Amino acid sequence: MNQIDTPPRLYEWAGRKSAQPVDPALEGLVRDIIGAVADKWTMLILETLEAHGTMRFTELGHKVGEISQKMLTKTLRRMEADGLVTRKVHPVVPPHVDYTLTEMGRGLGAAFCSVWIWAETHHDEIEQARTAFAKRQGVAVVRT
Amino acid sequence: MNQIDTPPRLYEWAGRKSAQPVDPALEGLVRDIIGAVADKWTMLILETLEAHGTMRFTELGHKVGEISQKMLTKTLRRMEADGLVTRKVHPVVPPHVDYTLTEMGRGLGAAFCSVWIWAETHHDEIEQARTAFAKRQGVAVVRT
DNA sequence: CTGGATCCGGTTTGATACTG
DNA sequence: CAGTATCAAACCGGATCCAG
Repeated sequence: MNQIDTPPRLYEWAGRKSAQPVDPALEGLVRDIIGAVADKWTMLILETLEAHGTMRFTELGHKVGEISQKMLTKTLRRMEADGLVTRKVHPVVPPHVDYTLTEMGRGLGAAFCSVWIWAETHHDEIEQARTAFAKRQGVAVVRT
Repeated sequence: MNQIDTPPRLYEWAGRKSAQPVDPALEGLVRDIIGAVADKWTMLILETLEAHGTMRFTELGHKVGEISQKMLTKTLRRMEADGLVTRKVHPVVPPHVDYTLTEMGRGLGAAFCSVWIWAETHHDEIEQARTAFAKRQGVAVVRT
């Protein structure tokens, strides 16, 4: 391991490494996992599956809320690939597919739990902060 | 503007509400907060600021890693609006702006901590799951 | 009929160039 | 140094279409 500092991108903005001897492989992998998991739909689906247990595709979509089929499919695929959910297809007519959290998926759900609690605890403080920020900026109607 | 819904056919996919009497305002707000916070860059910036304390814009960009200026700016703005960081501008000739986590921001960082631990704990299991999934899928679905 | 794959249009992100 | 401006690329949502 010598001089692996080869800049992956030529532009000088990011990609600078700190001088810390962190294992780059593990670092990158953990970062990648965070990138895959720190996603709105992933969290929402995880939460829904945790709350209701095994669910079918359409039912899951309804319970999650405003999610498109495409994102539901895509997110579930990635979660399946990462070992967070198992996908079971019953070869019947009409099709029946159900999704269940794996042990690891439940673990992630538990880990995210504190974030949900944080959100519920601080929601009004966040709203105040948003209002104050909007006022400070003059015109920034962040209404969704 | 009445009656114009269902133009060809209001598609029945999402937007269904569960019959549960959950406070819709709070529900939507918490969901919105999760949507804002469950973001790759938000988590990464949060982690970096938590680890290194108050930092300047460029330094933060370097430490976070492969992030573009635009996303760094944008994410920091939203975090500021949500009250997660404070942005302090020193009116000096080379501009000097530094970012610091607020109390609430540190709270969110602590909440995310368990997710980082989860990622570090299960990284090899995830890798295995990914490999297994790729092998399972990769061979079968090769089409034209 | 359910699950999901595909095409199209709008939005978001990324990479570069430029400014105070 | 700390951003904006700008254009291309990737992504997301919605609708349609398809397979079992």
